[in-house]
Amino acid sequence: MKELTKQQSKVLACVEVYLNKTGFPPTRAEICKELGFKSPNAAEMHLRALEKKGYISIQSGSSRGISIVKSQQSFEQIGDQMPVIGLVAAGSPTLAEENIEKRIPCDPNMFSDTFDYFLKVKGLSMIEAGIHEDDLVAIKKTTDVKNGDLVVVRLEDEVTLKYFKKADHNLELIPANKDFSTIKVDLREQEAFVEGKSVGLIRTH
Amino acid sequence: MKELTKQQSKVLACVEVYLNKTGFPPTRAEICKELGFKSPNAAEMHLRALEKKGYISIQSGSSRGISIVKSQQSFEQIGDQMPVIGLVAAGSPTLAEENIEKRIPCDPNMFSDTFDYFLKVKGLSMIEAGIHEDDLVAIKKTTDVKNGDLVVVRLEDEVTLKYFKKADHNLELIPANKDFSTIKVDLREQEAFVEGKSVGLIRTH
DNA sequence: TATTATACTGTATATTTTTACAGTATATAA
DNA sequence: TTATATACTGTAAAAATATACAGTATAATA
Repeated sequence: MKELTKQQSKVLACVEVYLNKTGFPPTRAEICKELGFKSPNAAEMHLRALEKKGYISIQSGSSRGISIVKSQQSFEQIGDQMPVIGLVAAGSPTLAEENIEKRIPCDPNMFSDTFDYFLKVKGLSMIEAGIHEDDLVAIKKTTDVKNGDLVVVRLEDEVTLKYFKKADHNLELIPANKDFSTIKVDLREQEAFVEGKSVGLIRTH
Repeated sequence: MKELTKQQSKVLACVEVYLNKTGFPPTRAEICKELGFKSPNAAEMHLRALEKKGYISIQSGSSRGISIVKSQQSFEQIGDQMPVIGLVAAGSPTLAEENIEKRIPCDPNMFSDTFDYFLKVKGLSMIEAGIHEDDLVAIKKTTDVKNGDLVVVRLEDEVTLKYFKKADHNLELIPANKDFSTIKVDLREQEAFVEGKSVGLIRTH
């Protein structure tokens, strides 16, 4: 994503603030009024630059036809865009920007429980549970899990998706593939962090 | 807060859906297009009623100057609640109300292609493709399919989901389970209707 | 030094859009 | 039966708005 100039950032912020305040984007004239421009073409020129750099899209010929594509402050976007976590870089939080490979427009309430992100499945360890490589598993961030849940656990700074079983200090992370072994963790000697549990999955055909 | 009529609810939902999709509210003409009105004054009349009842506010004289004051949350929204088709009654259209067992809040754009409804998988005929019983397969209504697509076909008034293969007048509907047989149809003697193709699936855990 | 990019002002035209007025039809309430 | 509310169609005018063209000034880059 290309860098914005100082004025372009101001224009983008103006659009975002106006949209949050009113529920609809500003016109060129309104941007002028907010930023002290005397000419609507000043606004038009900046908007075109923002469009070119991928921060907004413009529905040509439509009044107020400005959509925020990339906000410069947070990931707050119009409608729910759930992050898809691919490879998790060592030492980084799961939802760090660098781990998000894309976003998918969908409703966090589409499964029986709400969820926070998708985790992209790598490998075949869960295939006998009908979870294939590249499936996107919907994860709800929680540590409140029980035996039998499909959970996301961070172990030695690696993130893994397995069935959860815990008795006293013994944690077992159980795959669903007879060719894989259960991971056994003695919590007296090793740390493991439950980051969330699965509430569903999606797969593109 | 006053009760809305059925049409007023539809108009409000239309505004909300449009706003979520595009980032800006619709014009009167766009509301007409979505809801099948022929006159912009129909939209205007409903918007004024919604304003009067406190659901929206209108910035007079501004294009798209509609702000949502009170969202209707439990109301069915256009485009956001995808129907789940369970058993299809003989002789009825797939999307007949009687075949819809529930609706799921989700974005029709969450897969690589948009889709129209979910079809609930019955049986194990596709399990080797990772499609399990009770999975919800996202179906795009189309007859434009090619060999290898996973399609919904109506055959002798039964709806089935299989891989598609056609050569001349020979249609093969191929399962993904070695315990099931390919269905072969001679289109000179028997009718089969392609209703749609799969673009993805979801599964609740 | 020349060229390009950025950041405007100014103006104008075409199109979009709002909104008002007039009408019909149906349903509901008094 | 009458009045009111709801739900439109149809039309039109005024205002809003996008966007293109022409120009100037300054900064950055080659």
